Parts: sequence; C-alpha cells; structure tokens
Amino acid sequence: MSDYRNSKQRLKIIDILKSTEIHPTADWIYEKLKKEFPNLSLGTVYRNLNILVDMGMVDRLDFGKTFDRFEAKIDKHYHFICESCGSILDLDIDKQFDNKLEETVKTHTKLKIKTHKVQFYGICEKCLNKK
Amino acid sequence: MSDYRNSKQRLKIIDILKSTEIHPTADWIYEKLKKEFPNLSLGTVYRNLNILVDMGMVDRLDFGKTFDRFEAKIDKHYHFICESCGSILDLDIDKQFDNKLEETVKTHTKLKIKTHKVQFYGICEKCLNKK
DNA sequence: CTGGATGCAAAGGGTTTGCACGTTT
DNA sequence: AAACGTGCAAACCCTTTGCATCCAG
Repeated sequence: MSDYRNSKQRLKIIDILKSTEIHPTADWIYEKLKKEFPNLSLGTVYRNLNILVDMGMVDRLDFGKTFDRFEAKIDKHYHFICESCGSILDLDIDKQFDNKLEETVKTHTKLKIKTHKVQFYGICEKCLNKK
Repeated sequence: MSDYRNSKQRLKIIDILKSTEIHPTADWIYEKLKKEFPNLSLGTVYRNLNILVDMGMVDRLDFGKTFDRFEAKIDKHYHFICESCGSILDLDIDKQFDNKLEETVKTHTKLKIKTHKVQFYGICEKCLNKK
C-alpha cells in the first residue's frame, strides 16, 4: 500500500463529508468543492474518495458489486456475499428477525417502513476450506 | 403500465433464474440463453429482466441507486432510503441487533461473518407530511 | 529530488435506448 | 391490424485511467 500525502482537495473532501448528513454522490462533492478549486476535476474527487475509503475514513454505500444480479423471487430472505470468491448465498433466517428489526425502527422513528434488506459479508465455507 | 405478452426469451429467462442458485448477472443469463437463441442480444436480456422485476417475478440485488454515495465513517449503522425523494437517513439501532443478527447466522451456518449491512426502504417523514 | 496528486480528456464497463423488423394477440 | 418484443448498434452514465505537470515531504 502506498503512502498518502496530504492534499488540500482531499482534506476538504473529508470536511465536506463530515459537515453533511445527506450521503453525497461524488458529483455533489465535486460541485461543492469546485467553488474553492475552480480547476477541480471529477476524477480527482473519485480518486480521493477511493483513497479515503481505503484509509477507512469514509464509507461507500453500495452492495459491494460491479453489476446487478438477479434471482427468481420466492420469498424474502437475506444474502451473504463471500469476499473471497464473490458468490452470493441465500440465508433463511427466522422470520422473527424481520419483524423485530422493522418494529424497532418503527417505534423509534416516524418513518414508514415498507421493507428492508440485509447483507452479510465474510468468507463462505468453500473458501474457508481452501486455506 | 403496459400489458406484457409472452415471449419465448422471457419465459426462458425465468426458467434459468429458477434453476440456479448463483444469483446470475445479466451477462451470465445472456451466455446461457444464447445457446438456444443464437441471435439473442444482451439488450433483450436487460429489457426482460427489467420487465420481470416490474412484474414482481424477479428480484434485483442492488442498493436501489444509480451511483455511489459516500459518508464520513463514524460508526456502524443502518440506513433508510426514502422511495419517494431518494434521501438516505442514518439509523441508530440498538447494538444488540447487530450481534443477534450475526450470531444467528453463525450458529446456523458454517460461514465466517465479518460484517453486515441493513437498508430499510419506505417513506421518510418529510414526504409523509407532504401528502 | 522523488513519488504521490492533479487536471484534462479519453477510455471503460454495465445498462439503456432508437429504429426497423418480427411476433403475439 | 395493433402493439409489444427482438436484434443490432449507438448512446448513456458513472467511474476509472493515461499522461504531462504540479506539489508535498
């Protein structure tokens, strides 16, 4: 892993992210940062966001994949994504968890919850046995 | 919403999805279906997958967004995505749920769980008040 | 000085779409 | 016949990358 130097742009990106609650897109950050660095390029924003994620200072909100995956719908269930081989497994967790999770949110917020998704990340059995 | 007719390609896509557990990508389906329809185009696969998702027969595994979003990392938490305005809110659920969820999976499978993510979907307070 | 960081623009990669033709109802 | 579906290819859109230049350590 390389050493990261300080850069005004990167420090400001952290500032921006810390100062907002809207979970911005790269482009939103770019537009905001451009006021201070008129020559800023979107590529720089993306590069720095990746570095910050790598440093563990920023979280990327995604599914951990590069393209969509599909499945024939049978019932609601959770997914496990293997960080080693990328495979996705269905998990059948007791339905009580479904309800408990949504109930908890409903009693603590004023949101109308329609559904929820859960993904677990780790190493699948196959990959564990390979080592 | 338009009426959907039957198409051999679409019916076969459902068959393929029902016959596998690997949560395929569009391209994987395309390669498989191409053996039966040599002139098949990837666009057709994508179109049909979108139709099937629209019909509720297929689930798309994604985060429900078109581009990445970022946030300064503070601690682990769940997210709520408003299906009306697209905003993302942080949820602070009692940590006991974190542990219970992962423990449940650990005791029922041989997977090594490292972390998990949860997204709730619904309507946020602002949008609820607008109606 | 040395190697990371930037701006610019082009390239990438997955997904969508316009159009003319084919197919279902 | 009317409207949806298909194949093909181009267009899209977000993200990454090559390169010459700039700048931090």
